[in-house]
Amino acid sequence: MADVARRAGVSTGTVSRALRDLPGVGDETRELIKATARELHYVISPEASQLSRGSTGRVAIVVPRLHNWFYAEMVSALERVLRDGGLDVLVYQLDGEAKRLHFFDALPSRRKVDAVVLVALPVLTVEAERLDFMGAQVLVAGGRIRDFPYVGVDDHAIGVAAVEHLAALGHRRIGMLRTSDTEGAYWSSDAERSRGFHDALAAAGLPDDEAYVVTEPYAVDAGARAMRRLLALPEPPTAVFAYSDELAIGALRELQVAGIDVPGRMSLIGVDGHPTADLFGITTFDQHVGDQGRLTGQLVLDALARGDGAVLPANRVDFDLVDRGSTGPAPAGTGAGRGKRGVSAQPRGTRRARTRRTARGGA
Amino acid sequence: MADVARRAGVSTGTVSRALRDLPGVGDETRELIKATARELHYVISPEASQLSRGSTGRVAIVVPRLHNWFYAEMVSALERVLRDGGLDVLVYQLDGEAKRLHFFDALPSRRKVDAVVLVALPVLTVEAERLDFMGAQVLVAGGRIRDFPYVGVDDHAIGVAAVEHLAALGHRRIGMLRTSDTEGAYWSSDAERSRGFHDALAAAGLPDDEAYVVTEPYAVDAGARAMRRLLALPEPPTAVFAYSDELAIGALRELQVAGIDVPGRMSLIGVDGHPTADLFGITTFDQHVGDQGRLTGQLVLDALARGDGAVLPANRVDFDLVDRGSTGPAPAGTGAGRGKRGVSAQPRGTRRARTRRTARGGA
DNA sequence: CGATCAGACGCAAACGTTTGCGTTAATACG
DNA sequence: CGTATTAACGCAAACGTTTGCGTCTGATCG
Repeated sequence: MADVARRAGVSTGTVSRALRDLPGVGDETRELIKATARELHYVISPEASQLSRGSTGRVAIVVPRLHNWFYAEMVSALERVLRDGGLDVLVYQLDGEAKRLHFFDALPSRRKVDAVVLVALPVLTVEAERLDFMGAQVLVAGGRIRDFPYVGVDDHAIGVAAVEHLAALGHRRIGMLRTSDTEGAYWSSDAERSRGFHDALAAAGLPDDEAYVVTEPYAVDAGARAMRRLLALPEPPTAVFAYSDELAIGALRELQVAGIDVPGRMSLIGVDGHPTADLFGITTFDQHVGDQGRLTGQLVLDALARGDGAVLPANRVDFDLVDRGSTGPAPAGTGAGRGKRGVSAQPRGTRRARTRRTARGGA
Repeated sequence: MADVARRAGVSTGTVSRALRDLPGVGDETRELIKATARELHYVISPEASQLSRGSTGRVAIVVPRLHNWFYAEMVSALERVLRDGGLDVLVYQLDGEAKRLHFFDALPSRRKVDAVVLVALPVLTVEAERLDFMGAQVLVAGGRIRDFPYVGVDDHAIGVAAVEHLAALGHRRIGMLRTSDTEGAYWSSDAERSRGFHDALAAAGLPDDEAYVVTEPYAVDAGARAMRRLLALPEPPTAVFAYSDELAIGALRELQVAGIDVPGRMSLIGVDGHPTADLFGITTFDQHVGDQGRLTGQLVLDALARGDGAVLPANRVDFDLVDRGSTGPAPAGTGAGRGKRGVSAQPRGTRRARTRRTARGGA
C-alpha cells in the first residue's frame, strides 16, 4: 500500500479510504489511486486489515463429515450465500470423538473467525459448554444444540407425519430405520424424529414393537443391513420409515435383491430430499436442505452486519411430503405369499403430491 | 499476550518464544507462562502472528461444486491431512462461469492463503494464465491444468482398460456415457478418458459409432437419460462404459425400469469407487479418490514446509478394476428377445476381483 | 472583505505478534 | 579471583492496515 501511496503522491490513509470507497477523498484522487493500485497489481493484505479493524471476514463451518449428501448440500448452500456476502468460509470436519474433543478443547477457531456454524453436529453437554468461549457468533443448522440460534425442520412433526401417512394407507405394522453416527452424543433430529414416530404410533393405537426399530452403525449399506434385519423377523412390518433417504436407498436395494415389491408388499418412506432417492422413486419428506443452508447463511450475514449478536433463536423451515410412489396400501392378508418380483411401481414421471405442511412451533 | 506477559512478569517476546517452544526460555519460566496462558484462556491472534511472519497458515480448496460425491470425497480427504498438518482450509465453490471468472479476476485468495488446490476444475486457458498472479503454490487434484503439479489417475489408461475389459467378454457394440459439466472449458479427465475409449476401440478393431457416445448435461438423472437415448437406438450397444459411477447408477436405474437384465442383456462399467455403486453392485474402476486427496494434501504440506516451491510435477495414483458383476459375456444373438425381468445378478457378497493395474506414465 | 464552514488530505497511534540484537547474570575455566 | 562463554530474557523495530484528529485550502455567506 505504501508503494501505491508513494506512486500516487498521497498518504496511505488516503489510499485506504479511496480503495474502500469511503468519503473524504476527492473524485480525481480516488480514480488516480485506483488506477495506480490496478497498475501495481496491488491486493490488500487481509491480515493487516483485520488486525487493524478487529474482524476476520471469515466464518467456520463445522460438520461431522463432508462425503455425505446432507452435509455437502448444507455446506454448499451456506458457502454460496456467505461468499456472496463477502465472507470466506473455513471448513472443519470433526469426524470421531477425538477430533471433536480436540476442537472444543483447543478452540482453534477462536479469533480465527467471526462466526461458527455447527452443521448437524452431535455434541456432548460438556463440549457445548465450551462453545461459550468461542468468542464468535455460534449458529446451528439442521438441528438444535443447547440454546444457540438454530435453523431446522420440526423433526417431531416429521416423525408424526410419516406414521400418519402410512397409517392412512392401512398399515398397522410400521417399522423405523435409524443409523447411529452420533457416538453417544445427543442429536436432536434423531431423538425428535424417533419421538414423533413413537408418539404417532401411540396416538393411532398401533403396536410399537421395539424389534421394529432397527439401528445400524453408519455406513453406505446401513439401510440394506437394517432392512435385512427387519425382513428376518417372523412377522416383518409392512411399511418402513427411514430416518434418511440414504437409509431408504439402501433399504430399497435390499428389497430389490430380496425380490419384494415396493410398494406392493412393502411401503418405504424416507427423509431428506436426496436426489438419488428421486432417481429411485422413493417417497420422502423433503426437508429443503438447501433452504436451510441459505437461511443460516443469511442469518450469519445479518448478525455480523448488525454487529450485535442478536439472532432469531428459532428458525423453522417447512418440509414437504413428496410422494413418488414407494408407499401404497397395506397388503390385504397378513401372511400373504411372496408377491411378484419387481421394482418400484412408479418408473418415471413420478407424481409429486407435495403435500405442503406448515411448520409447527418448537417441540 | 500483553496480559499474559504482565501476569507472568516477563516480556511479550519471552511469552511468544515460550508458547511456541522455541529455545531461549528457561524451563520454569516456560511452564509458568504456559500455565498463565491457560488460566487466562489466552489464544493467539492469527492475524497478528501471520502479519508478522508472512505466511497465513491457510490453504484454499477450489471446486466446481460440493454436493457431489467426487468433490466431497476429495475435499474431505484433503481437509483431514491439511488440518492434521496444522493448516486451516478455505473452500471456494466455483459453480458457473460467472463465479469462476470473478474468482480468477479478483484473485481473492491472493495473500489469503499459502497454497491453492484446484480440484477437478475445468478452466479456460485465459483463466489458467491468471493463476500465475496467485502468489501462492498452485496444485491440481483429480486431473491436469497447464503445467501445474498435479495428482491424478491415468485417465487414458482407464478408457483403454474399460474397452479391453468389455471386449474380452465378447462385446462388439460398446457405448460410452458422458456428462458435460465443463461449460466449454477443457477438462483433462473427460478428454483423456474419451480418447482412451476411442483409441482402444480402434486398436481392437471394434466399430466406433458416434451414436454410441452420448453426452448429457450434468444432473442426477443424466445417466438415466443417457441410457434411455442408447436404448432408443435401432441397434443399442450390449455394453456401456460410464464416465462416472454416478452416471452408471442412473443408467442402472433406467435399465431396471426398462426391465433389461444386467449383465445378462447389458453390461455396465463405471469409474470412481462411489459407495452407492458398491451398494448396487456396479463394476467400476476405483480411482481411489481418498488417496488422491491425501497425497495432494501431503504434497502441499511438504511444499510449504520446505519453503521453496518445488513439488513433484506429476503424481499418478493407481486405479483398480473392481468387478462386482455388472459386466458379463456379450449376449449370444444380436437381436435377442427381451430377457427375463430382474436386477443385477450379483445380489450381495459381491466378489472383488481387484485386478490391480499399475499406473502408467504420462499420456 | 472577513468570518465560517466543509471537504480533502496528512499524521501517527493503534492492532498483536515475531525476531534480531543487546544486556544481564550465571557458570566454567585458567 | 578475573575472564570468557553461554543461556535467559528484555527491548524495540518491523509487518500492513485502519481511523481519529488536525491542518490546510477553497468556497460560501452576511
